Amino acid sequence: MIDFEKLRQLYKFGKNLSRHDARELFDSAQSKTFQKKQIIMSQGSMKNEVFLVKKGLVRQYCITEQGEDITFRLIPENFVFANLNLLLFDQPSEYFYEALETTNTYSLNYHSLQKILKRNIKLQANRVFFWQKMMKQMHRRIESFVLLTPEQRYLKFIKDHPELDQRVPNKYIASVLGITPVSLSRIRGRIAKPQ
Amino acid sequence: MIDFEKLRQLYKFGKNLSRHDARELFDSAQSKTFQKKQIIMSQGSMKNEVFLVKKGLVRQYCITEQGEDITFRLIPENFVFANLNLLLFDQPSEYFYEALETTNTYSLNYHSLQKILKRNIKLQANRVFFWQKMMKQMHRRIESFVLLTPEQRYLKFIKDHPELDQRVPNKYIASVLGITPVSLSRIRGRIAKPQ
DNA sequence: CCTGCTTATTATCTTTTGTTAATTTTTTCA
DNA sequence: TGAAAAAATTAACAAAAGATAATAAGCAGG
Repeated sequence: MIDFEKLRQLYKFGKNLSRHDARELFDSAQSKTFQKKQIIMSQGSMKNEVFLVKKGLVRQYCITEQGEDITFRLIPENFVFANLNLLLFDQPSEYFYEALETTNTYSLNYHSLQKILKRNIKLQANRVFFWQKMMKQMHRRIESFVLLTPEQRYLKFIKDHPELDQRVPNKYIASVLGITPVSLSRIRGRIAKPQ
Repeated sequence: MIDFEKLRQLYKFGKNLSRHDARELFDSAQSKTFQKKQIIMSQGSMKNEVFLVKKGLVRQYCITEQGEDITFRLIPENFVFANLNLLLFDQPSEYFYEALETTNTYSLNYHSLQKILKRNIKLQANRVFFWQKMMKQMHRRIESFVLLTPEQRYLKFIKDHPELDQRVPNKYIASVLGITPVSLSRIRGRIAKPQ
């Protein structure tokens, strides 16, 4: 079922959480599978679930006022996503979450999660670790926009996520990098033959 | 001395913290003043202080491998800064923090802060609120890079920080927006006379 | 108030990106 | 498998950005 070892490594369960405690957490989780192209959460949704992608790939996107489809983030295996706007500020989701592949998730109701956290003090450290990890990710991403050119950002992307480059339509990657699909195509061309 | 009301508003002290509790927190704070151009923290620093800018302006920057000076963030009055890399991951600062003006701060040792937080349960909520606020800021900034053009980012900047546009050298603002000073100068020209 | 230093603007040129559209390639699914 | 749809590439042009350098403006210290 759940690959505890992998999760412990990723979320430092090994440090702070016994196998038993981890089981308590995951026993209350629901397994949900979404078909390709299925919308998991919509813009405006008040769904207070926290999802862990066990297999597959999720795309977080929004539709701008001009009607453009902008991909904000790609969420691969072992990454977590949730309607942060709801969890943090009790407001509806600003984004759509769509399965790009048949996607298997484990999800927890946030309130249930809170209750478990209160009962199990050891989990508190994991909670902090989770937010810290998320902030680090966000910080690195801002850094890439401030410090790097679009081409360097793409090189960093394929370095950080070599598997995603193949699995994700280019137009979504372009959007994540803040450029157009046409521009990404040219960058790919330049990299292929540096001449 | 400290404008409690403003701080309560900004950090939701009114919600979670009595005037008395706030006083406990701030009584343990040290007041420090830095002269213009003075470095408050250096790259590599292990200083575990949390600073609140009471008056003045701080510039967070780094020197890249190519020797470029890149401004990552500007920290005006009533904003907080700290070596997050140390607080979160126990690692030295990646950034310099420099006073752009004569800057008056209140600072707390993070460990002292932790102790106070443990003793005063009401403050815990504020702590969470602080991280949430920081994440929201980071998210909005990523969004601006993904969704907006450099010109739109600058327009958003002067809308969000009208006072900073006058106080901060343009080259630093350009850096924060991820563009060159020359490019920012042209954008300013375009905006001035839309013809 | 003047001098020197820093910053901002402007100019020139090259490179890159955006935009739109045509063409090729890939994917989908009947 | 084969037709239709979607995505990627390429092309052509306009707009914007980077780089470098020259000039102008602003500021700091004596």
